[in-house]
Amino acid sequence: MPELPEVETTRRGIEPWLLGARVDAVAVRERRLRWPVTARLARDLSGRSVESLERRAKYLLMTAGDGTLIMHLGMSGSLRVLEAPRPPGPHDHVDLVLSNGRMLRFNDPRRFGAMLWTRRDPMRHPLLRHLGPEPLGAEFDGDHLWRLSRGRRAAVKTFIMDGRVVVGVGNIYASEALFRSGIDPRRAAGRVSRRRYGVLADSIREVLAAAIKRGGTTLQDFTGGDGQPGYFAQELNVYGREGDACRSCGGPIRQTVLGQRSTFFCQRCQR
DNA sequence: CCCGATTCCTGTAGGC
DNA sequence: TGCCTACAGGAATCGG
Repeated sequence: MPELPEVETTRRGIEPWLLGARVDAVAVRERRLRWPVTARLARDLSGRSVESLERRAKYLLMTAGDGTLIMHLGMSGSLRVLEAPRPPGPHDHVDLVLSNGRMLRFNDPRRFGAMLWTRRDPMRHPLLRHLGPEPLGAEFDGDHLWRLSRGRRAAVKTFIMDGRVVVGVGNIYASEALFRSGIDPRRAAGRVSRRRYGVLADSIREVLAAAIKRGGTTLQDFTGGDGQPGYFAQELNVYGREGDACRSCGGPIRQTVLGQRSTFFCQRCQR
């Protein structure tokens, strides 16, 4: 599924084909995404040229003319640039026909994704305005986590997955970062020390940066082949490894549920 | 404000 | 082998 690294990989992969291109036509075959695709989307976009493609959290922001298309891949969405128009397959919900002969195609089997047009400053959009800092940006560090967590009784894993705290930490990377930093995911966020939040912030950055490198693999078959295989599975230390031996101490990896999400950890290495 | 539960959806893993 | 159910997950939103 698209985590922050894959969204960033998508952005880098499609940006060169979009910048400067004019949107000549829009085909919407399925409007029922996370929020309905408006009937006016084609009119809003057509005739406008793409000026930028940026990422904020897991949102992609395509600015064209007087507005911005806010896109989210949800859990199963993908964006591809096709070299030439091709008949749509299952779950190919939206196409943007570009003036350079290419086509941007949005595919999303589970339809948790989104495509919203806004003429306002996208950063002020209700979906974006309360988002926390980018984990790879300068404002994110251990002190930020520590300050926000004082008095909070929710589990530290739930806390770092809250987009108002820090964006882009999905279920997989939350478990992985907590393992790397030796923190029990069930521990109350307010009971993690300032020092340990420093380690955790570093771990979050490291695990996401490593995953962006792996995203480069996906980049290669971007315009051509199929989607993302499980190429990061082999680097995972705890996620999906319940009952397997901890790579550090040999003890069993345990699974529990926090915030309705499966959570993996090593009882011996994480306190 | 804070926090846990619910909701959207469909491909697929697992059980029988 | 095949069917059926449970589960997976991002994140908004609801309810307490």
